[in-house]
Amino acid sequence: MTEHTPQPTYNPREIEAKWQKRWETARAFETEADPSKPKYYVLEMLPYPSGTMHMGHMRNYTIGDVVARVKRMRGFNVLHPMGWDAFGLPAENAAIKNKTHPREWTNKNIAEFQRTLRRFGFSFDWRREISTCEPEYYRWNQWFFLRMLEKGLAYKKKSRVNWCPKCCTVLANEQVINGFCWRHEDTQVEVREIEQWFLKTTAYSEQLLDDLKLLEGTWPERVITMQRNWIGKSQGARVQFAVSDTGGGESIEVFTTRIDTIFGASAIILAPTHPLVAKLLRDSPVKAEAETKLAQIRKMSVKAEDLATAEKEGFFTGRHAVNPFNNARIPIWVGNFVLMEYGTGAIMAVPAHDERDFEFATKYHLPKPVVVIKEFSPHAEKEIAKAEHAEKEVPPAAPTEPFTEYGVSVNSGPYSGLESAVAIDKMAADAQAQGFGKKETVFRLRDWGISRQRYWGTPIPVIYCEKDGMVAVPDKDLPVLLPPNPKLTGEGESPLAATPEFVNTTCPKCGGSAKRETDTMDTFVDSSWYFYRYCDPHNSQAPFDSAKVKYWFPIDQYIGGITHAILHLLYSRFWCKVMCDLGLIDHVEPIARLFTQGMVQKGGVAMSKSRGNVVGAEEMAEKYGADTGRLYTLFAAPPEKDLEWSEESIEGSWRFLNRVFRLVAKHAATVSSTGTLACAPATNAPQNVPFGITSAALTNLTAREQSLLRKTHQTLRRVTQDFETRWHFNSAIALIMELTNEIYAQEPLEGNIRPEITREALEKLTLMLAPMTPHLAEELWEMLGHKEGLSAEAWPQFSEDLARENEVEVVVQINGRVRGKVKVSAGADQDEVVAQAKADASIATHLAGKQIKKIIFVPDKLVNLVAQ
RNA sequence: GCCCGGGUGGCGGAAUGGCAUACGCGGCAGACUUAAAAUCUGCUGUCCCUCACGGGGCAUGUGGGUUCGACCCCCACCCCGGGCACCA
Repeated sequence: MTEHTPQPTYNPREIEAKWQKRWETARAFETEADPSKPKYYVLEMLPYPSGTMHMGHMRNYTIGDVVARVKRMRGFNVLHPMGWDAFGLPAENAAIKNKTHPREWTNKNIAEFQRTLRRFGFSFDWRREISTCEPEYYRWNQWFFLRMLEKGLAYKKKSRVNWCPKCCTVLANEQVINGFCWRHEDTQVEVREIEQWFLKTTAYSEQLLDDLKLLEGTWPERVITMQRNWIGKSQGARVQFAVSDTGGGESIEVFTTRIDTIFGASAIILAPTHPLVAKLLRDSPVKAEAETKLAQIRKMSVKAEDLATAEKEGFFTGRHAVNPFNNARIPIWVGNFVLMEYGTGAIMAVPAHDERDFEFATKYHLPKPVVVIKEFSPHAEKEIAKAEHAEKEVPPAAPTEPFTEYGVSVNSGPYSGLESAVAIDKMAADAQAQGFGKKETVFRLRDWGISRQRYWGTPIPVIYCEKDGMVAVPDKDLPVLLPPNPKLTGEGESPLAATPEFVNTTCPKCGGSAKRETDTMDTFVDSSWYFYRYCDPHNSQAPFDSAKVKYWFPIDQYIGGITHAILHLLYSRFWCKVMCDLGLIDHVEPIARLFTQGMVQKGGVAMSKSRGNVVGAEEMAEKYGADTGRLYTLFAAPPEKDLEWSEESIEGSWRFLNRVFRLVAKHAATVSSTGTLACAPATNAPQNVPFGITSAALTNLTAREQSLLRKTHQTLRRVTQDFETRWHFNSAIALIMELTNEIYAQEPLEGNIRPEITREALEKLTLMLAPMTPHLAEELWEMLGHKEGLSAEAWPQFSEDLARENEVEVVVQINGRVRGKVKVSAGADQDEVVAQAKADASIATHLAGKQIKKIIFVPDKLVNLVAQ
C-alpha cells in the first residue's frame, strides 16, 4: 500500500450508537396497516422482565430480527413489536423482600430490558410497546373475562387445588412437576379445597384438537404432538354396573375404551375419593379393615399420586356389582391408581388385557379371564367357523402377561369371533339400546383455573352483593384498578382481601354495600392475546380494531422456546377461538408458523441467573459490540439447536467483522469515487447483462474479474436460499466468510480488478450482512458512497448468468472410488467427459486390464466408471 | 416404559444420494516487529509406503442391508439429551 493516511478502525460502540440514533430519527421501523402492501407479522415471545438480559434472550430476538429485516428488504410491510409480560409473582416477591412496590421493581426491569434491546439494534416498532401490568392493557383482560362470563365460559367452582406453601397460592396442574412446585423445586405441593375461577377450555377440546391439523407442516411436529397428547382425546363408552348387595339401587358408572373386553372384567375399581365409597362401606361386612386401608391410601395418595413408581394398593369393599353383559357378579374394589379426575373415577378391571389391571390382579389374586386373542390358530379355523362361538379356543390357564392389542374376541357370548374394532362398536350400540351405557369421548384436557390469590395480576371484575349475589362489573366501570398501596407480606390471605378500600364497594345493581372478588388472574391470560393488542396498542374503546387485526393476522412467524409448547400456545389458541365466536376476528388459528429455537448453554446447561453461568448482553455489547454478539449467536449453531457458548470462538466472529470493515475501508475511496459505476436498472439492461452493471463494464473481463464476479453471485444465490427457505444462518455466514476470503485472495485489487467489479463484490457483501449485523452494514454502505440508509434498500437479486461456471471439475470414480478429476467446460456431455477421463494417466492406470461395464454420469459433477 | 431429537476432526459445526470434514475456534510453522499485540501467509482426521515428490488403506456411535455410489435411505442395537408417564 502506498497511502499513508491511517485506515479507520472498526469501532462498534461508536457505529452502533450512531445508527441506532439515525434509525430512531428516521422512524425506520415504524409501520402502519396498509392493505395495498403485502404484510408480514414476525414476533418473538414477549419477555418476563426480571433480572438482566443475557445472550440466551438475545438469540431469540436476533433470529426474529434477521427475519424481520430480510422481509423488509423483500418489500413486505413488516410488523415487529415488543412488549412486557409484566405481571407475576417475582415482582411481588421482590416487593416483599425489598419493601417496595411491585410496579417499581417491574418498571425498573422494563427500563433495563428496553435499554439492552435497543442496544442490540433490534428493529422493533417501539410505539407499539405494551406492558401487561398497565390498566390500559389489563382492563381488556377484564373485558374478555366478562364476555366469557356472559357466555358461560367463565365460572366458579369449589375444587381441589394444588397449593404451594411457599408461593401461598394456587398452582395450575401444569405448574406442578412431579408433586413439587415449578418455582420451588424442593417444595411439595399440598392439596386444598378452594372456590376457584375457571375458563372453560374444555368447551373447545374438539376444536383445539382438530385445528392442529391446520398447523401441520408449519409448526414443529413435536409441539403438535405435545398438544395432542395434552388434550388427550379417548373414544370409548360409559357402562353402568348395578351394585348388587347394598339394596340401595346404586350403580357404578365406568369409562372404558375397551368395552370389547368387558366379558373379562373381574372387578370394579373405584378411585379412593369416589363419592360412592363411603356408602358402599357403611354396612359392609369388611367395614373395619376397609376403612383403615382407605385412610392409609388417602394419606399416601396425596404424596404418591404423582409418583409413577408407586405400587398399586387397594382393598375389597365387601360389595359386588353386576356385569350388565353377562350378569356376572364381580367384586368392587378401591384402588390408588384410579384417578377421580379422569373419566368417571371408576374402572372395570380386565387383568388379561390391561397392564395396570394385570398388575393389580396379580397382587390381589383376582382372576384373569382371557377374552381377546391375537388371531385364531390356523388349524382351528375351520372348527371355529362352524362353532357357534369361540369359547373353546382359549386354554383355561392364566395368562403370564396382558394382551393389550386389538385382536379377536373370545369367550364373549354373542360377540365371540368378532374383531376388536367391530366388537367395540356393536357392544357400545347394544349397551345404549338396552339403557346401561353409551358411547362417550373423554378428554384429558381440563378447564383452565385462572384464580390466583396474589396482588400483582389482573383483578377479576366481579362483585358480591348480599342482596343480588354475584354481579359482574359493568363494562363502563372497567378497569377495576389494583389498589395502589397494598400490604404485601407473602403470608396469610391474599393481599387484595387484606385491603379494605379495595374490597368494600357498592353493588352495581342495587347500590348497596358489596364486596369485590379478591382473586387475580393467571398471567397466562395476559399472554394469550397480547399479540392482537400490538396491532392497535392504544385503542381505548376496544381491545383492538378488528380491521387492523384482519390486516396483520395471522402471525406469519412466531419465535420462542420449546418450554411454551403446551400452555402458552394452547391458551392462545383457546383465546383465539373464543374471540372468533365473539365475532371479533375471523380466523381460527392465531399463529401460522412457529419456530422453536434452541437454548444458549454454557457448561452444558442453559444459561440462567440462578446457575450463575450467564453471559450478559450488556457486557457483550460493551466488549465486542452488538453486531459481533448477533453474528456469533447466528454462526455458532443452527437456530433450532442448542448453542454452547464459547468465549474463545466468539473471537472469530469479532475478527471476521474487523476483516470486512478493513476490506471496505481500504477500497471505499476508490469505489465510491468511481463515477463510471453503472447502476442501470435491471429492466433497461440488455439481455445477459446483470442489473447494476452496464455491458461496458462487463466486456473483456479478465479471468480474475470473472472469477470474483462469479463467486459473488454464487454466494448471493446460496445465501438467499439459506435465508429464505432453510434458515441456515450459520452456513450463510460461512459462505459470506468464504466470499470475503476470496476478495482478500484477489488483493491487490487496484490495477487487477476494475472498480465496478470491486464495488459489486463489496456491495453485495454488505447487503448480505445487513440483516445480521445491521449497524456495521449501514456504516459500510455509507463508506461505499451511499447517502440513503440501508433500511430502504432491497435484498439484491443474483444473476444466474454471472453465477454460472464455464469450466467445471468433474470427479472421476472407478467402482465408486474417487480416482481423479478432470476439467471440462460446463455442460460437457458424457462422451466428452469419459474421453477426457480415459486420457488421464492415473485413471488409465486404474483402468488397465479392466473392461468398463457401466457408466454413471452426473453432468458437471461426476462420472463413475464401473469396470471389471 | 412410551414418544421425540441427536451421535461427523482436539472443539462448535458443514454436507439430505455424487470430492466427507466447508466455515470458524484451537494448534503448529512462517512473514512483519527491537519485542509483544494486532495483522497476513501456509499446514493441521488417521494409519501405511516413500529421503522426497507422490501414492494407497481406513474413518461420519455399532452391526447388517439397499445402491454404480450411503453421514444421508431401510432393519436391528448402543449411547446422550429432552418430553410424557398409572388418562382406563
